[in-house]
Amino acid sequence: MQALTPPPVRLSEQLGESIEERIVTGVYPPGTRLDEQELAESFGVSRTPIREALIQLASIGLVEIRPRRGATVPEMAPDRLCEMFEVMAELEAMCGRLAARRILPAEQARLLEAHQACEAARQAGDPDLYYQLNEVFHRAIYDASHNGFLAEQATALHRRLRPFRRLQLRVRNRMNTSFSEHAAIVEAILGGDSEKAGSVLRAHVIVQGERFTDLVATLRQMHNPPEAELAQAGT
Amino acid sequence: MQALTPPPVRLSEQLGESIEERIVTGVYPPGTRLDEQELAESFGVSRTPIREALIQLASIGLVEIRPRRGATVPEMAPDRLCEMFEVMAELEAMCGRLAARRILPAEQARLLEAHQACEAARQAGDPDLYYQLNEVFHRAIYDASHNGFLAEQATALHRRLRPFRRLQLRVRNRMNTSFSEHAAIVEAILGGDSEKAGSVLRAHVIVQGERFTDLVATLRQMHNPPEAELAQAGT
DNA sequence: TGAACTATTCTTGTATACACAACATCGGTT
DNA sequence: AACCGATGTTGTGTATACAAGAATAGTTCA
Repeated sequence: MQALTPPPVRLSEQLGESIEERIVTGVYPPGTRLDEQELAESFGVSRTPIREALIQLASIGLVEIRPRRGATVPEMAPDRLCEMFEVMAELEAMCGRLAARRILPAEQARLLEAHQACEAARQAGDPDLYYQLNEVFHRAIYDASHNGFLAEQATALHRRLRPFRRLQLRVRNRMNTSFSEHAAIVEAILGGDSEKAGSVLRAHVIVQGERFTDLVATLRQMHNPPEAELAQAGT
Repeated sequence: MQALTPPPVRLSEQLGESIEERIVTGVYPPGTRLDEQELAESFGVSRTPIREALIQLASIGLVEIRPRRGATVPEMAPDRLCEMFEVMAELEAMCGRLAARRILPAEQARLLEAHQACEAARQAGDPDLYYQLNEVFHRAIYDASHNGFLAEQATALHRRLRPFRRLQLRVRNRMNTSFSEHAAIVEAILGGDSEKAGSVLRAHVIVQGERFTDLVATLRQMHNPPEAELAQAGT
C-alpha cells in the first residue's frame, strides 16, 4: 500500500543505491576515482544529483571525499575490516541478548520460519539463496530486539559488510556450519537465555571476520611480492 | 603541520556543522521545518551547499528529508532516545572491555590525565567545564580500544546524544556521582579487568538514559493536558 | 453554509553556467 | 642532467535558472 505511487523518491537516492551496488559488487573496486562527470553521463543525468548521492555515500563511509580532490572508493584495509566485524559481532550479540528477553510470539514464529527457510536452502545446496535467507534470519533477530535504533545500526553495518560476507559461503562447508550455528542461536533466543544468545551470535559473526581475514591474508601472500605496502592507485 | 592551510574544506561541511549546532542547541527545536531558501539567506550562500549539508545531516539521522516536502528536525520521541542510550551504553561497554585488554602505557597516562582534569572541574563546581572534560575522558577510552571504527561509531553517537546528556549535569550531585563512576572505570581499565570495565561503563551510560527519561516524563506530565499526542508544529 | 474542485503560489528537485583550485606538462635555470 | 617555476587543462565547488510537485486559497456548486 505504498509501492503503488511510482517514484516518490529523490533521484539522488536511486543513484546512491546504484552507485553503492556498483561498489559492493566490485564494478568500482577500492581505490577507484569516481569522476562526477563520468558518472553523470553514465547515468544520463547532471552532476547535481550525482554529487548529492556521493555525499550521502560518503557520510556512511562507502566513499571518501577529499576536498577539491573528488571522491574515491576507500581502500578498506584488512585491519579496518576486522574492526568492522568486531563491532558487527557486538551489535549482533546485543540484538540477540535483547531478543531473548523481549521476543514476542509472532516474532518467534517469524524467526523459526526464517530458520527453516535457511534449512531448505542448505539442503538444496544453493549458496545464493542461503545468503539471501540468512539476511532475513538476522533481520528477524534485529527486529525482535525491540530497539529500532539498534536494528537500524545493525542493518546499516550488515549492508556495508555484505560484499565481504558473501565470499564466505562458497568456502567448503561454510553453509552447513553456519546453519548449525543458527540452530544454536534460535534455541538460545526461544529459550530466553540472554547471555547464551549473545555469545553464540557474537561467535557466529566473529568467525566470519576471522575467515575473511585468513582469506585476505592468503590472497595477499599470493599477489604481493615480498614487500609492497604503498598502494596508491593500483601501481 | 596541517592547520596552517586555512580552509581546505567544503562549504557544505561547515554549513552542516553550523546547522547541526543550531539543532543540538535548540535553535531549531524538533519539528522545525528547515526551509532551504531561508537557510541559504541566513548563511549568505546559495541553496546548493545548503542542500548538500542537509543531505549529509539526513544520512546521520539529524534531520529528516521527505521527498518533495523538504527537511525537518526529527521529533526524537523519548522511546527512541532510550533506544539510543541503550546502544550507546553497549558501545561504551565494548570500548571499555577492549581498552582494558589493549591500552598502552601512553594511553594509560592520557586517561589518568583526563580523569584528574575532571576532578579539578568537579572541585571547582563547574558543570560546563566538567562536561567538556568528560568528553575528553570518554574519547580517551574510545581510542584505547584500538578499534578505529568502533571509536568513530561511538564518537558519532556521543555527539548525537550530546544535547540530552548536557541537561544531566545540572541535576543535583550528578557531577559527583559521575566522577566516582569515572574512578571505578579507570580502576577497571588500568587493572586490566575487561568485564568489570565493560559493566561499569554500561551502567555509567545507562543511568544517564534513565535519568533523562525520568526528566522527560516529568516535563511531559507538567506540560501536557491528559491526552495530547498530536504534536505537529508547536500548536 | 459546507465541501469539493481548480487555479495560484511556493518549495523542492534537476540542469546549466561559471569560478577557482589542484594536477600535469613544458620550458628555463643552476 | 636535474630541479624549480610558469602555464594550461581538468575537475571540483558554488551560483543561477528552470521544471515539476505539493500546499494553499479562492471559487463554485450542492
